[in-house]
Amino acid sequence: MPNYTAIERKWQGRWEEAKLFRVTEDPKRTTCYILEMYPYPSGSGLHMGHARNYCIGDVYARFKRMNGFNVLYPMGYDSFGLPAENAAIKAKSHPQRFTEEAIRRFIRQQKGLGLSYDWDRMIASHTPEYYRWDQWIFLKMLEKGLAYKKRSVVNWCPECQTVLANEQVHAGKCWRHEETDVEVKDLEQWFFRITDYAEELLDGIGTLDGWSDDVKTMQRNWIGRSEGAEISFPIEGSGKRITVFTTRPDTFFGITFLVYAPEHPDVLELVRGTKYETQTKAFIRKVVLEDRFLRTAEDREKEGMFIGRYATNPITGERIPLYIANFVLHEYGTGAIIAVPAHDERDFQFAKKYGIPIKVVINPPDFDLDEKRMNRAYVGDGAMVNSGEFDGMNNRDAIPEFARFFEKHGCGKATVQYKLRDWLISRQRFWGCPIPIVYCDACGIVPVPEKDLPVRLPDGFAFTSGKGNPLEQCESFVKTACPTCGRPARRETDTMDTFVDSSWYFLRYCDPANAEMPFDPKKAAYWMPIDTYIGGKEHATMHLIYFRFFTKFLRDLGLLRIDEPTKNLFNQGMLHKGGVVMSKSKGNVVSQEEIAARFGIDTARFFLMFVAGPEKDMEWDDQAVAGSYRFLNKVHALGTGKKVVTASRPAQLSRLHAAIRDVTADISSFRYNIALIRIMEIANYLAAQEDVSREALEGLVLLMAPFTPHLAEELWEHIGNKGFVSVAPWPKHDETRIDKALIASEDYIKRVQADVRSVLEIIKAGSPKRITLIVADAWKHDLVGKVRVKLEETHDVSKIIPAVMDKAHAKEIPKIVSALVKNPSRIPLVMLGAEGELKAAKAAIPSLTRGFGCEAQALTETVAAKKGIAKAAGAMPGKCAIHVEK
RNA sequence: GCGGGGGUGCCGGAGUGGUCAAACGGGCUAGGUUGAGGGCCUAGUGGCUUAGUGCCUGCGCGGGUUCAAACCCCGUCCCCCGCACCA
Repeated sequence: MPNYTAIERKWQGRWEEAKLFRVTEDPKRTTCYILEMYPYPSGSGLHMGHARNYCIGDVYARFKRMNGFNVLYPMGYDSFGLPAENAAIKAKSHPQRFTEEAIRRFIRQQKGLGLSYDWDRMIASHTPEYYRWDQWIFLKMLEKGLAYKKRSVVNWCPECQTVLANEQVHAGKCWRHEETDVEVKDLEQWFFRITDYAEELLDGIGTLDGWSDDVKTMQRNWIGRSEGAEISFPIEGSGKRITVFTTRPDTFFGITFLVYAPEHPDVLELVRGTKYETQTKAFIRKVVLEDRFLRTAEDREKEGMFIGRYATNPITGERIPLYIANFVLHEYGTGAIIAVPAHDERDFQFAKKYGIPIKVVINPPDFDLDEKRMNRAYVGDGAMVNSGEFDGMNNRDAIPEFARFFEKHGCGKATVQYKLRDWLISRQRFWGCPIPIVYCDACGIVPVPEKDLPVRLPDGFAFTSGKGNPLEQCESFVKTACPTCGRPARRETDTMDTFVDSSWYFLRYCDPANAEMPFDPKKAAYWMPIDTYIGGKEHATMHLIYFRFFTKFLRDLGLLRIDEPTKNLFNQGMLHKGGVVMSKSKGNVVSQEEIAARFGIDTARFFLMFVAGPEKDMEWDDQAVAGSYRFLNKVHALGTGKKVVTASRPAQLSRLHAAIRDVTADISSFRYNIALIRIMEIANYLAAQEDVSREALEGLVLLMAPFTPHLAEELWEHIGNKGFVSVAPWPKHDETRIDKALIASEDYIKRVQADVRSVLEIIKAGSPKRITLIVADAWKHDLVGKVRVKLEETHDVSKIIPAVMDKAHAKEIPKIVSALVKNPSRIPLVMLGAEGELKAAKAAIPSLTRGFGCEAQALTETVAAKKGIAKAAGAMPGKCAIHVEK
């Protein structure tokens, strides 16, 4: 077996030495920016699941590079984050140590995979050279009013010991800790005003043609735009008003109560000093603090209470009782709702439970509702009733009318609401980008001046305890001077969410060493947008929203000219083993080292790209890998052992060009598995030939180069080519060189050979003494008859077997077979085809008859070309007779 | 409940109106090669049938459109992923 380890080392070394994959801006060339989501460098290193993800991008990058594009294909590390910090706490060390060790290991492994990154552009977000620009962007956000600090109820993960953004809370659990319930704290925290971009983020989704529908749908739902109306009601005995948001202003006359979210600040004020105060406080505590996420489950029992106050309907003057309830959310809309039990299921359940009246204002088309007999809300459409001037209207038509109606009466207007909330970026952790803020007793909140950036994390600092944010314990960091007045002041000890780092890293790759700016706008204009972004779907409502937001912000800052970071998002599938996702925590990882040692890394690459389409989940199969290994061995033997001829081999080249055509299309559309099947077909075909034309062999090597680059380089060199196949031009297929008839005729020969086998099997059963076979490859069916006549003139033939696969002739076979069995003495088969093919078929005869205890003899004669048969067949005439004696 | 994806041979997976359902790989069976082999080569691998290139069946289930359906339409069951009282 070839020494794949040596081959890999040799070529990885040469690529590195030649800086083969380094790119620079070249205005004359078309760019192609291919990017995989940069990884968190975990201490456990890479396994086959990672390998698959990177290979998907690498194949594409190599393909595009060979196609002449100026390919930007970089790698970097999302190197701030909790695991390194936790490891440091445990070891009383510094997270930088763990992080940089992990990065070194990642790089070594990624190089070992043969990934064609431009390593000169590598970045790591924990370096001051990188995170100073996080801080710079933060200051710009602050300047534009998009970064702000506010006190609010926030999500707290007790495991991470820090707050989380809404996007990082999944079904009440921390995104990193499936088991950990997120708690609630009331804290003062930094936010980014992503909601300012809600409308644009939503509209922009329509332009993301190359994103999958489900990711787009998830983003739409996450942003959650709804149109409706805001209505406000004066509260009796108080100067205050209660303002609500509703998407169903048409149900206005059906309102029988109003509900506040329990944590709404007005609630306490309204009950202060009343007999409801104690009970209200207890209810709030229960709902808000104990029940924060449970309460939002759909099947949660609706609970609430009357708070002793009434509002007045500004139109009808009716008294409307005010409630608080667990199903009303403070964060959405105005934190208060109108309740129309007749036409909303939640309101209905609540009204039934607490004995609140129900008032119908919309009737279904076919009957009238009776409030006393309703057992659920009617949420459908219909004609308005009990609604004053709106009576008789269709409720849908009435919705826009109501907005005008409220405006006329000065109690409301049409508005739009979003579910998207501002992005909480503060984290109470050490290993993140420091927020560049100083607190001064005299000057208040003071931004660190740009010239003082970066605010560096302390280096020599050793963790002493696992309690709280370690940064708070570091006096040398905390104590500083106020940038404005120079008096002693304290630094902000919160660091930024690591999703801030990853929101713009793709821009830094365009200009990774820039010390003046986060990136040169000219360079970004050259490379951006990302042509193909590869990563998991799990970031649909996290990173994939944030990086769009940053792109738009940096555009508004004048640094970018694009509206979206990428129009093409490719979501790769997961690698499974034993039916579950391959991961260290599941204990089912297959290590890169193990596979590389057993089969070589090209085998791993090949297998990972071959088994399933890259977008699909696939199962790792230890046994099946061996199949890929066998194939690569075969190709290696083909490339190094087979006789190579310069002569044209039309059949080989026909197949090669067909393969080039298909493989090119398949790679372009990420159908790698199909591309590899085509490659296997052509390779297997060539391997079965006596010799192989140089052109065909080179073509095969070129087609394989993106998938198995080391093997391809080795063979490329062996054939006698200079330079690297990795940067050789991708082969262009030439349709005129694909001789379909020739390919078809070869395929027919194979089938004829199979037929001969079948016939011989039967002969064996019938024990003939002596037979003669003439093979008829009648791929021009109409020739069979002519040939038969022709042959009967000159030969002693008793039967022609038209050994073709088409149905019409196949029907004759049983008859012929019976004739053969009954009278096996002289059964002729005739074969027509190109001369070379006939030779091949003839050469195959001994092997075909082997094992039958027969002596085989092949006789060849030429059928009269002068009769025009050959011309009609588009092939050289010939016949092949087999004389078999037992 | 809503949204998205999917149900094809022993397995991983192709094929999305017809000329060929199961490409390609794995597994299994038989034969060959070999001193030997977890190597290589060849053939077979839905059912029926003495045999066949024949017949039947067949792409979750039930209907439908069509000369023609794994593929299009309707209904239904199951699996996976996301979102889930957002007024």
